[in-house]
Amino acid sequence: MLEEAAGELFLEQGYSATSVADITRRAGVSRSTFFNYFDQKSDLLWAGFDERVAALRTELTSFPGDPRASLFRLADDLPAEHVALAFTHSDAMGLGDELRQATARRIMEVADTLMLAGAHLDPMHARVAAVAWAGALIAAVQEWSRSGAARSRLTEHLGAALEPVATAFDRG
Amino acid sequence: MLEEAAGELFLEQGYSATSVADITRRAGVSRSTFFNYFDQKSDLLWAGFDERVAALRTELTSFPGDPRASLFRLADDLPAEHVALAFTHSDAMGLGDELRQATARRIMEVADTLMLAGAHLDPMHARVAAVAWAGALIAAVQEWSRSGAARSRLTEHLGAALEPVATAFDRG
DNA sequence: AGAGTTGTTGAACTGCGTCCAACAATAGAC
DNA sequence: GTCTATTGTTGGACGCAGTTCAACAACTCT
Repeated sequence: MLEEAAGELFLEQGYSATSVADITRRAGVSRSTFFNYFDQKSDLLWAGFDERVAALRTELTSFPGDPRASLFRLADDLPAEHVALAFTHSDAMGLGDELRQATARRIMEVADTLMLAGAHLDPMHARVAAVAWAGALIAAVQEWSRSGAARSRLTEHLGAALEPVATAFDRG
Repeated sequence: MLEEAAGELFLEQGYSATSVADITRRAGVSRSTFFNYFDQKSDLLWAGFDERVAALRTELTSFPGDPRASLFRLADDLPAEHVALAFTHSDAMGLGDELRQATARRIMEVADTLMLAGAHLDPMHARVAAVAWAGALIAAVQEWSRSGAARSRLTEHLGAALEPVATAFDRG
């Protein structure tokens, strides 16, 4: 509900010109309620994605196996509709810094999550590998959005994106 | 002046408990003045670093040569005193999200800068490589801070950090 | 002395995010 | 069918980040 209202308004007015109050007003709900569901306004842009990352985190916590497989599973599950509202419409809703900021957050979030699978590595190497892979995932999502999410599979983009850093988690 | 006052206050009270007004009050200057020098409060944590990245950007813009050499030059020039106030005291001044956010910003900033040197690559590959290398730089700075910046050289940490992703900019 | 430049200042303002007490509304216990 | 616990919604107030702007030094060049 909130996501829909926000999506409309972002396209009509742009991201930063749309206040939280605007969104809740259109959604017919109070401003307080908004913060019961989202920590930050920018979380709206990545709502579906964040859910999947949370799932990845629990998966890797209980079973820190092959991070590559986990990452591809995430990519396979990711519903196209919800993802990267930000990227698909980044021109229409003039979000400059905000999008980069939100994107950066997600890279760090995914990287932190992936580090659960790098316990056998030197911490610094694990961190580098995790950031590299997280960056690859985000780049793949970006490419996926740009090329029309319906017409291609995220996992293929992910495969291509991981290629230059494929071995990052292997060595140590 | 502002940096000094901020550094003191951050250690005394913590980052988020210190308002911009606190800082300017101690520095004996008005709140308005603060925003003449820093765009955001969190920029205080990375003041010296940001200068070097700006220099890297102009360097790569006019002469987009070997990104590896440029990155090492940045690492070599980075003054220990100013860098990563955030990391050195991250325990003392309980900054959770703020630090991660500011760190994420820097990775993106460095990555965007490094992409200037990846024009010959496929854009997605260039992006992945740039994020990987930027992540390596930040991880090296973090390690450098943790191990006592005076006792080790950043370039060595950087060399180690780049190892798992060394070839990222080569292939295409 | 006059005029342009640069930096500082106060003041007012918007909007994010937090906190909290009050208020439904739902469901289960007896 | 009431009592009660839980969950979600709401309004209101608040602190603070960041923006904008007009006023005001202070210094320089002519």
